[in-house]
Amino acid sequence: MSGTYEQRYEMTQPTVEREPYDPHAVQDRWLPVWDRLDLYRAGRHEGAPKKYVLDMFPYPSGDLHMGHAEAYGLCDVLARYWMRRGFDVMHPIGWDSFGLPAENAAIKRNEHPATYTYANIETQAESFRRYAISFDWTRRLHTSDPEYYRWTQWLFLRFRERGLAYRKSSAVNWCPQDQTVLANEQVVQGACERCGTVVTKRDLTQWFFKVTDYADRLLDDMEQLRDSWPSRVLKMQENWIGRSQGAHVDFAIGTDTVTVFTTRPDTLYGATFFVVAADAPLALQLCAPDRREALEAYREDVRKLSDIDRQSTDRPKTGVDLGVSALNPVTDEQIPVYAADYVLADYGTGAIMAVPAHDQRDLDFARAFDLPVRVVVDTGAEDPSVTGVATSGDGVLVHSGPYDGLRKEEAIAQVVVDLEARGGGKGAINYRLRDWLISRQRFWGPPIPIVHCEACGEVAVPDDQLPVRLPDLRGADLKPAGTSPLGAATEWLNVSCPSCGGPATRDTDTMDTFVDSSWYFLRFCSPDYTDGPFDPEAVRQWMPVAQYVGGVEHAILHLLYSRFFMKVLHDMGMVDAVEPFAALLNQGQVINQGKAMSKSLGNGIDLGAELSRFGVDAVRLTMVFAGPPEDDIDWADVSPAGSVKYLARVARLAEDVGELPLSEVRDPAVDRAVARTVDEVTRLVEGQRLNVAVARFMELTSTMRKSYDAGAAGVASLREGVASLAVMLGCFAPYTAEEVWSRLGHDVEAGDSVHAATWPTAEPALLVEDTVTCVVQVAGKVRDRLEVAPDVGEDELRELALASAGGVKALDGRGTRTVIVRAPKLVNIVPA
RNA sequence: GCCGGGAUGGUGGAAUCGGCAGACACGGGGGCCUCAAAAGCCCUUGUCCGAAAGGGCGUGCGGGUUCAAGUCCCGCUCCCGGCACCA
Repeated sequence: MSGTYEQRYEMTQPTVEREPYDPHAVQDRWLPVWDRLDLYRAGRHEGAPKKYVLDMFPYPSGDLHMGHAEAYGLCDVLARYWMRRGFDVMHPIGWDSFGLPAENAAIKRNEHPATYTYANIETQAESFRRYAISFDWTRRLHTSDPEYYRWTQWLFLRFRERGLAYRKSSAVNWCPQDQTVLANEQVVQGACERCGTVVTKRDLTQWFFKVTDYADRLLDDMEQLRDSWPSRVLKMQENWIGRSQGAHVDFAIGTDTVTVFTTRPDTLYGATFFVVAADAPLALQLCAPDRREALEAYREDVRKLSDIDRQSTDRPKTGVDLGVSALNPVTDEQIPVYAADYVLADYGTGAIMAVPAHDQRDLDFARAFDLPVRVVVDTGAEDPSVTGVATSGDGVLVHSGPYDGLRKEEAIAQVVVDLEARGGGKGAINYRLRDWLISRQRFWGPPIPIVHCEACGEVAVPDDQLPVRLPDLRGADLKPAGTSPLGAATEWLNVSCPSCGGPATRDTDTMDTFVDSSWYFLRFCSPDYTDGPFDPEAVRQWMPVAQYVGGVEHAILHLLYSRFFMKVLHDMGMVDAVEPFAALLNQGQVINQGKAMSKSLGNGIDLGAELSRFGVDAVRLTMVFAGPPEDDIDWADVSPAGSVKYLARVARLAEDVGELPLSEVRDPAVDRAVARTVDEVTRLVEGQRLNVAVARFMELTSTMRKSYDAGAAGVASLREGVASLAVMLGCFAPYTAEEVWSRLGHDVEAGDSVHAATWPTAEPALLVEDTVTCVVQVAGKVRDRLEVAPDVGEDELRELALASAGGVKALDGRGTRTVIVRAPKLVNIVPA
């Protein structure tokens, strides 16, 4: 540090009593001014390139919490950054206001879901405003508004016309707590995603969206997202869709032909028995009359098992011999047929050929039922019938007739060719993905716009009668009862058939919340459009979303469904893009003391309380500074008080610098520090390495403070430097930055806000250093440092290093074997 | 079981091109200011040896490649996440 002690002492003695930094006063000062200035409306910058920045919209359950503060704070930095860079940014907000969580919470409080939901929305909206998120409030939407769900229903009808929405009877997931069916994606480890209750199966007629038609495209289009989505999410979707390549093989059982799916057609010679899913109708159909009783009893046992028990892999294999045999189309061998619960009714064809030598589950069953084990692929491993371990690796075919001697992959290809030539099977692809079950037996969702007529069957509600509004049902019992509460609204329920005019009833189910959220990002482009769900021209301008931010919990729910919707809309000619979200950021969670916050643990942190203690900016800065955006933040490990301290330092510096008499004098050291920070922070924000960007702000602040304390020689440099800092910091800590901006003399009230300023640029000349520190290593250890010109020559640098005091000392008279020179940063001398 | 991701000081993290390990903070220690405290400011803080100068060691563990490895390769251990009888 320069400057004598006396000088510094003079400078740091306040001559007048100074107001300490009060974050709340700063908030109160600027919030109303910003409201008036209307700073964040999309479309403000005629002709500027557009960028659509979006957070996953919130559920209106209670007020905002720490998780919201993290996610929206992060996304706000990015949105504000792009605004400062001159983009026309759309950063809208709305509410995912239909759905089970809000409905359950409302019922618990004995309130109507609408009352509860809209009250929460107002609370959250006000909290967002105070939290200073740069939303364009003019585009606000709620999925529970009739103006919105009219188009959700309209889309349902278009999907149905294309055969993508259909009704079928099947065994579906049922949550006994919420008294409704659930989609496959909403069952997490056998339990309801919402309430954690163990899910059971029910045979019901339900509405589905045909996602499986899009399985291939959902997989293949991921290539476009490879570099801009977290690889973890892509992997999860890939596994969820679960494409497997194999073959369908037809086995004759009596007069029936039963097809199986297998990924290992090469092992057909090793199939020693056949298994059908015990709970599939097929089992009953195939069963010999004298085995019927045994099968019925077994099916009863299976039904009693919960999904969780059934899924445990180490459970002993059970099953029933059906007393019939199946004909292997390749070997013409008759093999016994069993029904067992380890074969799933709803995967593949619900039946398998069992190859115990090469499939562990089949081997376990064979050993339990004393069935033959025949090795047909020699992998070099020991006999599975001896070891109890099935072999699935590569090898050479044996005991396989004409296929003997082929390698596994060759055999798979050859068997498929032969099956197709001879009949009896064909190459096939199978998916783990099931169709999306969208109907719910609950009140708080968009009614399914279908009328059931005795004469005409299912009839679509005509477009001009949309929306099918929810009946009010105020005062009625909305408690989950297993069938939709809508069935009790007699006046609403009974209608005349749109087709024949005869007596008919409305469909009483409502749609899953995830249907609402599968297209809201499109509605934001033209929220008031009345001729369709969205204005295709507006969508063309804004979509796809340039940056999407949200939690990883939606990896295979919302994110998969939205991708599906986008592709369907593309096929309908309504949108150009096929992917809705060009880039995705999964922010981490805010936890406390190593654990997720929960009521039962009593470790919850109240956002409102933190904001009252530390202020908005300090909480926002703490979240961002804590670590990489995608990492969890343990609130016990971070220091909002430290953030307050930093912000106060910035505010004090601004006040000091703002009071300096105007001057043109510059301080090259400050100029270079500012330029370096601007340059680096720009790249850091682009790379979403926001925590490091904050560290650079802190360094720059210290540099400028020291320059000021040392006599504030370069007033112009300091004023400009603090201004540049304010613009950049404004993306992170909007209130403090505005305060700083104003202390520098900007008339914010007149529209000269830091949030309307342009991102600073770094003069390239200032980024070139006069000298560079060159490290001199001897045998890889640092022994000296040299200040050299950035363009120093290799030979010159080698000589300098060899002559350096540290180098000579460490070399200790030894000769050199080689000298590696990486000008201008490093020389490594290797002793002989 | 399968598929991802990770392990760096007392703590959160930085070092994203194979080139100074520990930026920036939090916490700790010491000091200045004060009647005192708070606030603020300054110094210090990986570890071991040493009074110091200086030196040794150090990025989960074991090997390897390289003049040079937190970073690349091989083999482990542990932690976190996802899927899970998916044929």
